[in-house]
Amino acid sequence: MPPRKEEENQRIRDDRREKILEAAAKLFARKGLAATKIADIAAAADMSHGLVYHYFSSKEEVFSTLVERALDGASMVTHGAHLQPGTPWEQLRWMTARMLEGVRQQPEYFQVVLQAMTSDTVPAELREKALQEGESSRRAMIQLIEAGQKTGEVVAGDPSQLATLFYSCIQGLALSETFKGPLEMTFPTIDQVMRILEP
Amino acid sequence: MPPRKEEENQRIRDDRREKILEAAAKLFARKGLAATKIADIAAAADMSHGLVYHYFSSKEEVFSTLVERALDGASMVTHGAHLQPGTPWEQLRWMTARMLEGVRQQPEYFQVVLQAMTSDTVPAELREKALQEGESSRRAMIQLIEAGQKTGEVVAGDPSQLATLFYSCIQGLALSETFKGPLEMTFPTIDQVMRILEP
DNA sequence: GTCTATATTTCGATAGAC
DNA sequence: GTCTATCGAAATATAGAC
Repeated sequence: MPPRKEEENQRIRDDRREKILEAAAKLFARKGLAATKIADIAAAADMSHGLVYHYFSSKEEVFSTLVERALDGASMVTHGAHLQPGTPWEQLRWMTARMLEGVRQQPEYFQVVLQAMTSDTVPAELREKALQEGESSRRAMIQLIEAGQKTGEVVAGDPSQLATLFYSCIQGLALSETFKGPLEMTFPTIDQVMRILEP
Repeated sequence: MPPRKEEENQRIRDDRREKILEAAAKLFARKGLAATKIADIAAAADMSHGLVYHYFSSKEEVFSTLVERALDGASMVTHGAHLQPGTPWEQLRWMTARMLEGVRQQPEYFQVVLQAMTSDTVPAELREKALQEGESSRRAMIQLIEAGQKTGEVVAGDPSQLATLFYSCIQGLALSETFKGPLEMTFPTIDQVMRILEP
């Protein structure tokens, strides 16, 4: 039987890891991978930079961990939409609702995934995974748009263009949320966003 | 009378500066200020890194020059909208058209301005200028929306929310254009974008 | 005007004390 | 588990030759 102390230590370790990840997410989203120094993360997480290396072997590993998490979340939304009951429009609305929730609760994750797609210091394998999730999500969206057009619930027009517009909105909103400090904005409603697709 | 050679040299200098700025804009937009090395810029501009320093005193100066340019362009659109003839809707449409042109022709500029608002290695004065242009543009947009709602040309709803949604779209589209390499997308039409504001 | 070689700084990463 | 001190690589910026 392990000594009583061990689980207490485990809890501390988990806490520390979370604190690092939380601080890093905000910084990565705002400043990018390269501009974020380990010292910044350590300061934001209120610990020495040496301790960060005790929990993660490198800055890239912190970043990768965040990307993996974000991709898992994104994947659930992408694949969940088709499984939802209801008409194509209702499925689209469900998907949009989940995305807007994500944008408001963890806007940093959107930025982090975006950076994962482009940064060259990120492992090629992970970048590939991010790009695939992006394509996958885009395809799902296009399918739903096409289905919705057949039922007359979605506005006519090239589904690819509509998908681009829609995703640009979502990504742009995540961006606005990430940087909402100085410019005071008010977040749009789901209905306002859905009007892009309304007939 | 100055020797004939001088104007030729001047032309070379201008060319070189332009080449550096053009290369830097693409790189800054894609990778960010910190992740873009002087060596990268030099390579993209097809010259030695020493020569870059001959034309600009630092990497930040290259960046600042681009931001100034972008802000000048943005300012013209912002202030030009109210001067356009026609109804509020027509003014909004003119503004949107200019922005979408900008997004397609120089998507990098949008990214560069965005980075200028947040990067801490950029002179505080310039960052302030970027933030002010952002606010200014936002106010102009809100005013046009309000005017349009009075004439019934614009959908009802909180103008601040609509402005956020609209700008998020524009910024998101600029982002899509900047990174349009791997994910093949098709650019939406102005009418599709304007539907956000249609009654 | 342009290049190569070098000095200087910064930052990621490690080692060792507590 | 946590910190401080330190190493070494990488990148900015400069100097001097062509």
